[in-house]
Amino acid sequence: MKHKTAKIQDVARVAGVSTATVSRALSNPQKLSDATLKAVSDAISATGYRINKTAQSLRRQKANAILVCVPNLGNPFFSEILSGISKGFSSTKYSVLITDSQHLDEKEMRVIESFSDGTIDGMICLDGNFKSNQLDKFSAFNVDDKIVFACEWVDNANYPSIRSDNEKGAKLAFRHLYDLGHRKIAHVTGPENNVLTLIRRDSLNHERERLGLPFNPEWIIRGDFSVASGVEAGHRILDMKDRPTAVFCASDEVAFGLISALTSAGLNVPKDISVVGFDDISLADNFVPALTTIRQNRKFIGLRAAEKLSEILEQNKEQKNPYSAEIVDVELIVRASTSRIHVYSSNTY
Amino acid sequence: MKHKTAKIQDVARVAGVSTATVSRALSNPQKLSDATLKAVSDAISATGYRINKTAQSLRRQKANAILVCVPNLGNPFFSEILSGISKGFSSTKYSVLITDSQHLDEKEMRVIESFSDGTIDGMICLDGNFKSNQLDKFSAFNVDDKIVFACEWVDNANYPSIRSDNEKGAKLAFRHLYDLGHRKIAHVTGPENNVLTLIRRDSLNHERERLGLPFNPEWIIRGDFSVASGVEAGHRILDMKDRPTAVFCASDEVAFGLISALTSAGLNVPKDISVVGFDDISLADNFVPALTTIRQNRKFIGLRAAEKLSEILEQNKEQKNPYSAEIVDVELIVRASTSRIHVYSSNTY
DNA sequence: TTGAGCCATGTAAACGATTACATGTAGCTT
DNA sequence: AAGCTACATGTAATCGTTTACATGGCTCAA
Repeated sequence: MKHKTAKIQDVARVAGVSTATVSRALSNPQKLSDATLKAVSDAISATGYRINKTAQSLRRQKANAILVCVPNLGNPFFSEILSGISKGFSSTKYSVLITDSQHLDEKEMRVIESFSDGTIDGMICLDGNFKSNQLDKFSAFNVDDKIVFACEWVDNANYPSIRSDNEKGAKLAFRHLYDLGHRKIAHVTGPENNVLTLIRRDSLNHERERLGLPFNPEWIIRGDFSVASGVEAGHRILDMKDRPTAVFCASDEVAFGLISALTSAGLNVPKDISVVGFDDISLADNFVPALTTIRQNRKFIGLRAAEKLSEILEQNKEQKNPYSAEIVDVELIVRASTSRIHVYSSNTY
Repeated sequence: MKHKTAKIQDVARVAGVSTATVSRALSNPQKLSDATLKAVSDAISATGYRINKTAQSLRRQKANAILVCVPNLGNPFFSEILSGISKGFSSTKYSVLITDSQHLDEKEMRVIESFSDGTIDGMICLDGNFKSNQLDKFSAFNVDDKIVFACEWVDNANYPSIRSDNEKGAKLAFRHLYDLGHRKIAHVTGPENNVLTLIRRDSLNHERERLGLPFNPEWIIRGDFSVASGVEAGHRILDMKDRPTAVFCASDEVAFGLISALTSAGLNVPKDISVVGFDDISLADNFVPALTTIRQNRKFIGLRAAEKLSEILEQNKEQKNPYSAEIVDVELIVRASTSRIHVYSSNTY
């Protein structure tokens, strides 16, 4: 019952043509006569032929595969981006590989390795944490023009990227709290070396200055996007003499942790403290209280990153693709974790 | 500055040996003299040689890649399994491909395609939703012995699988509620055609019968593991004349949705209704109230699935690997969403 | 009628590794 | 010294495609 799988030779023999013709039937059907086309097509059915992509890749010098570099696969934040990427490539001939760049030393060399051993043609990088000497290696090995960043990116490096309008996001969050009467607004940041941390914090600070609000350095709390860091931040806030009346968190998970810590300590969100998140992950809507947050369209970002990389890979190698950052709009989703400041705790300016 | 990348020929020339020797230096160093080994190694450094995996794959007839079939990449439940799988393969020479099997028609043929075009050597399937005629195709194309199921599986099909002790999980959840004095215990299931749904529901029903507790068909509520279905279940429960005092949910997300709906309606969890989840996803610990749940070690399951598949792929093709289901232990994590039944609502038997 | 042009198809050389088999050398036995 | 073994290395076929170039037939214009 088990035959060796048919090769192009077998199809050629059965169809009574040469292997070149079979190959052309598959990739350039318009070059062949209808009769031959039919003969080949019949022979393919008869033999159960499937093309061997490895041989094809070798001959064509193209892997037809791309790599997605995820900082931490275990973090659900990335799964929706991944889903978008996967969808973006589903109608193409590209396979999607994944790698977890967390705790991976010399991750840039791993990536370069994959490029130079012919495993991948391009990469979508969800990890913005690359140093300039690592990026230099990308250029040195000539893979820098086959990389697209998504969500995160690297400052001062000319890579195409698709990302949310983080500046606007932070501003929306801040303005929302301001409009509710809050003046003492804290911020739980992401990890220190992260571009998202920077841009959101800077945007927030800028807005605060513009509106002439009071500033207490204590109110900028270092986090790392995780639930645990939200809990930690909650404890810090509970200990403060000069407590903020609202907190803008760099991620929904941080907000969850924060709310959890505040609630356990007997405070009520939003009555005592308003909380805004960032991301709008699926649970935000059903957390208790439902979380006011900034929605990032992660699936769309993934999809666009896939399309962008496809474009780059299909285009003529000669024409360097210009650096471009595509900014995806964000949206303020008002739910139950924010409310107008209460009179007893208000000290407006 | 840009040289063509060196091939084995170039290394051979520089080292003054044949290509066969270079190849052996890479894969069977013990067969060569120290002097030659050194010469080759120097030549490799000098030329900047990197092996071409595509050529290697073609010649060896082995892709060195595996596919992970995920029912829904957007669902954070899977990201931690994926992380485990990725970790399990990180020290091997296998690449990890992913595909989203949701809304994919003829998914079994897509998979078979990847096997027969030489893209992959094996598959880890997180999707238990395969019909027997689809599995028959796996056998017909001789790929059935290169597939491992993880978390989910297919009943009556002899595939190796790594999965949680779902039976025990359901029993633990039920016994926990029983021990707290609950007698009217509802269950929000997963989707109807799912093995996890079946085994957890059956285990629960079995336990209920064994303890001679009352049964109301209304208390078995169809869900689909999603937050939304939890919300929906919450509304159903609120409408019931004969309300349960505790609910066991088939997933943490369902539990979140359920709690959200109950809380919005003015009920208190656990005071009015106790809720148990399943999975122990990272947020369970910081939900409000913190969720009592059954912990599945998803990362470990992913890791073991990777190891299992590796074993199978390395072993001699002749020795059919025996069907085996590896059951991973689960654990009851008691938190704040369950409590002893209150006297005013108790009607013990 | 001839030759230019075009089209459909065939021939055979790549793509870059691996490996069965051949070869040569050295050491050892008798 | 012949013969045997063992080992290190080279030769060349092979994995399954693609594609530049060659070929042969047909059409059409002059």
